[in-house]
Amino acid sequence: MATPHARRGDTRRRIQDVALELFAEQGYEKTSLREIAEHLDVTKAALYYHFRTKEDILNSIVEDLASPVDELIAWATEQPRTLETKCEVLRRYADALWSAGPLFRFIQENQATVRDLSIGETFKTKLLAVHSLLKDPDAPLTDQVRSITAVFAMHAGMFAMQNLEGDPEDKRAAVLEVAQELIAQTYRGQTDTP
Amino acid sequence: MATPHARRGDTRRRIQDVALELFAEQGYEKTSLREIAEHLDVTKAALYYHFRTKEDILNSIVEDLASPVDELIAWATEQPRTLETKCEVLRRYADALWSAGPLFRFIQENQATVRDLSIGETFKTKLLAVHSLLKDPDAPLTDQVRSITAVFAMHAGMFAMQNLEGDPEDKRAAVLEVAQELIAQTYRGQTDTP
Amino acid sequence: MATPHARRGDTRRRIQDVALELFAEQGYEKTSLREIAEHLDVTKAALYYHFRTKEDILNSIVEDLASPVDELIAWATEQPRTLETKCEVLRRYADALWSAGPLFRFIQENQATVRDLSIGETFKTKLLAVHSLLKDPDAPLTDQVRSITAVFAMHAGMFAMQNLEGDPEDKRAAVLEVAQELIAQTYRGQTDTP
Amino acid sequence: MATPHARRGDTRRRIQDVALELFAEQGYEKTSLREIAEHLDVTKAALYYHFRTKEDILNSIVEDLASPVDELIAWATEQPRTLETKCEVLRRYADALWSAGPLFRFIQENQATVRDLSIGETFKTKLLAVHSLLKDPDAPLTDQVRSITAVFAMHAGMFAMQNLEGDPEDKRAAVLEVAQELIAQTYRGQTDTP
DNA sequence: TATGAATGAGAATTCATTCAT
DNA sequence: CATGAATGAATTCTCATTCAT
Repeated sequence: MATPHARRGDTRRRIQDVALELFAEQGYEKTSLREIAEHLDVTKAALYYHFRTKEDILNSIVEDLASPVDELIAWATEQPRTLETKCEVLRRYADALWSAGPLFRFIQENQATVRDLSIGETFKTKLLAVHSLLKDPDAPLTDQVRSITAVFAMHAGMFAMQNLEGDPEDKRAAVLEVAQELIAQTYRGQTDTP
Repeated sequence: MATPHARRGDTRRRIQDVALELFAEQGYEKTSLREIAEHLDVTKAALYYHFRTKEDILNSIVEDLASPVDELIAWATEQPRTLETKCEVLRRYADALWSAGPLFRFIQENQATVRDLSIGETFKTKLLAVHSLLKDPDAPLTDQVRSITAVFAMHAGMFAMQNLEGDPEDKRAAVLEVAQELIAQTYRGQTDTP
Repeated sequence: MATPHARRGDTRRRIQDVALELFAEQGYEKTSLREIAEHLDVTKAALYYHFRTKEDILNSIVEDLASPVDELIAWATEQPRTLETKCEVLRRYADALWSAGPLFRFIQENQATVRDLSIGETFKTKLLAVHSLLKDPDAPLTDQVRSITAVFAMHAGMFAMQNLEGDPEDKRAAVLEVAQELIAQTYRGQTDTP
Repeated sequence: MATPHARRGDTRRRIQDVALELFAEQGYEKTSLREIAEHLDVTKAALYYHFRTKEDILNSIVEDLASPVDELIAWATEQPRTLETKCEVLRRYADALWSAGPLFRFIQENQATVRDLSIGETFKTKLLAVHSLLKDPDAPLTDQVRSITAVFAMHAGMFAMQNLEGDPEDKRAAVLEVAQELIAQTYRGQTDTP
């Protein structure tokens, strides 16, 4: 198992790994297949043995990494739409985001590109789904904004907080706290204004 | 054929306008100089008469449009760092963002690209400056996150809210309100926990 | 149509051959990659499969053709610095020059260009090395000039003599004779003026 | 006369000066009209007011600087073809070469380019003319080579000797001496071997 | 499971040149 | 005596993709 050069059949995964790393680091357009191939010490043609197109590499990465979000959505759909559920949604969303960090960072930083790739639609849908788990369709506009902001706070949290000093785990907790607070705010009004 | 080339002297501006439009719409890399030229019915070489490089076109746009942010920073630096000042900073920042909407949308959606363009550094600096107008250096981590989130809420507000129905002006006001609320939260603790 | 692309593996060499031919005939700058490609009936991109840049094509040619000069230098370094050795150096240098005729003609006629190509430094070094095999560091100025002239006579001999009628082999012999004579002159003074 | 900005009508000459300087320094093709214009702080179009084409600039320089060679040829044609005359031809040729140093250096280093410029023919003709002042049409091949070498020694002397230490005037004298010696050699045989 | 060799389309950029003003 | 604005043709180079082996 721990053979010297265990790369045996794992080439597909290695391509995905290197590709994601480079996509996240340099952007999708600026990462060429030549570059990916060189990092792996194979030829470009080898990439085409495993994937049909450049976009396909990206798609396959998404397929492998984005399932936690789907599971989250599936789970939440069956829960009562309470504040507590929403807080749990955020907690789990944070997990999903952090566990596939590079992928989401990539999407965050390559929106213009992603938009007309097939994953663009995919993600827009998921994002809207997560958002509708948090929002109340006929809540006032300000509350809608609060729930969107809660989601975006978490996305932004992934890269914008890097400039902030402090333990990563603490920062992550803080981001989650602020996001949950925003959702909580949404409920305050309900009791106040009967 | 009406007027052979009656556009006198405004070509430079027209290039900037078209370029920004296309950059915002399709992304920087996917917008070729050929495309820009065709939209203006001039040759690529004409672009090079007015600008030294593709990047230069973008730089010139930033120079022309980003001054409101600089003015805001200059103004705020001379104000007392009170809650009221901060709310006013956010209000003015909203103005700056909205008045150069396409530019900021472009930056938001092309982060990976912008990062290694000369405007990358420019903007990172400005963003940090705005942030430090809002934050208290030795505030608890959660408050730091709140102030960052306030800024990002406004950025996100520019494009993410498009999916939300409602009058644009109302949405803008709502975004500002939520952002200011986040900053206000920052002050609540201070009086509560002496 | 006879053989679709029966040329197997020799494309690299064919590129070098055609390139050198055209470089020598028209100059480096005036020879475009399009032209080289067309002569070979391949696309420009094919050239880039085999070489990284235009300059690289030239470099590779030099690497393949200039070794005789290196060998000459290596050999001469281990010989006693006598008149006879020097005459042999010239003889061998003539061989090297003639065997890679087009390359040296190219360098001779494109000095301004070659100067800021990577081969510029390479050749300057080799030329100085050959020269220092012939000269005596503390010989009088006139002798230094004689030895330089001997070298240049041979270079010039390659293209300037084309206007002269006569059998090429005879001309070559004559050039070598004159060059050796110049070196011999260098020794005459030594015995005369003690 | 010594007015602050005496450039009044001397623009033409200034263009020639700058152009020659850049041509000699960087080569003809690598020197663009933009560059020349920038060095003079005028627009490219201004160059076209004074000259019809890029090549024309070069032609005009040659016309202005090459006359000494013509005079030399005219003078020599009327002298007896003796050794002394030939030595004097070389002396005067040295003068001509040195007085228009940059031009000849340019030609020397841009032969491939010059060849298909109109000055190519011009110079080839002049060079052959000078050569035929020195050679005896039915001299043995070796003597023909000697006389060509004498001429080339002087050309080479202009740039190749720069690596040699020593006073420029001394070097020039040495080059001339070697060249004259080569011509003298031509005569030795005649008297020696009757 | 790969590679070697190639392609076609397109990118950014540079250049000499033109011409109305 | 010169400029501002533009053009057309070319150049080097890069990329995703293909396919026989």
